[in-house]
Amino acid sequence: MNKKMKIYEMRANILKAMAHPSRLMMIDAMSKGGEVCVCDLVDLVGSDQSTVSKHLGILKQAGLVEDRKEGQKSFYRLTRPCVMDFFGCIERVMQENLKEQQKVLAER
Amino acid sequence: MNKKMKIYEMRANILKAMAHPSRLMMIDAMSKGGEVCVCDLVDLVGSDQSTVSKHLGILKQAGLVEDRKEGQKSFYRLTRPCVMDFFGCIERVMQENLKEQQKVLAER
DNA sequence: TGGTTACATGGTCATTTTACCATATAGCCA
DNA sequence: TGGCTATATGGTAAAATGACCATGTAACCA
Repeated sequence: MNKKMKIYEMRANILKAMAHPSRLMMIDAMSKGGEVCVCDLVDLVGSDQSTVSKHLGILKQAGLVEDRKEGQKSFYRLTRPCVMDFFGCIERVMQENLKEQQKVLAER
Repeated sequence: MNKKMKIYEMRANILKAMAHPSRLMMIDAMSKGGEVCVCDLVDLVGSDQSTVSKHLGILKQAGLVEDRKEGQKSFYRLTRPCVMDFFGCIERVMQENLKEQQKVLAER
């Protein structure tokens, strides 16, 4: 495929890595806590420990997070906190969606 | 689930809608052309017309695009051009990823 | 009216994603 | 050393995604 397509694939990979509720929750936690251990993320999202670990692997593979081991624990943090900036825009899309649904309900 | 989880699910839906190379290509085209007809998008991405139409349905369902019919054509446009702002950050993640790979290659 | 163009939708199959269980690995401590 | 804690990884089954073909629908035109 052409050069452009490669870029879109790379972008898609990163977006796909973010596009899961549990992973977004973890990203949010990291953006607030700076650095979070796996154990705390397991408590936070409430899934199996292996599931959380795999989610983190996906985020790491995409380059969205880095990890650091200390004793028996692993700590994860965002590599680019700017990813959080996007959610302002996303929230506006969500608002607009709700407004649309309201309109549909109203015009019956 | 709790209230927070709902928000993450909504965010994930929007991100998932964006997380596909063809859809990112179409979003890019709309951000530049303002309004694009399905026929042009079919030429652009090179997939089957039905495939492109379904991709557009996904974007619309997420609230990322709106459509307008004129004659036999449908024109799509971004509802929130701010979605483009994210790619600066994404590109920085991509740059960082490449740098990492370089390092891995170099340190052999 | 009949044919053509533009788009949407239903169906199907292959691929990917996700979750959990079981298990491996590695540090810590008694 | 043996057992416990924290994390990662392999396996598997269910669900979601994506691509194409076939077909439906609506506008336009000869």
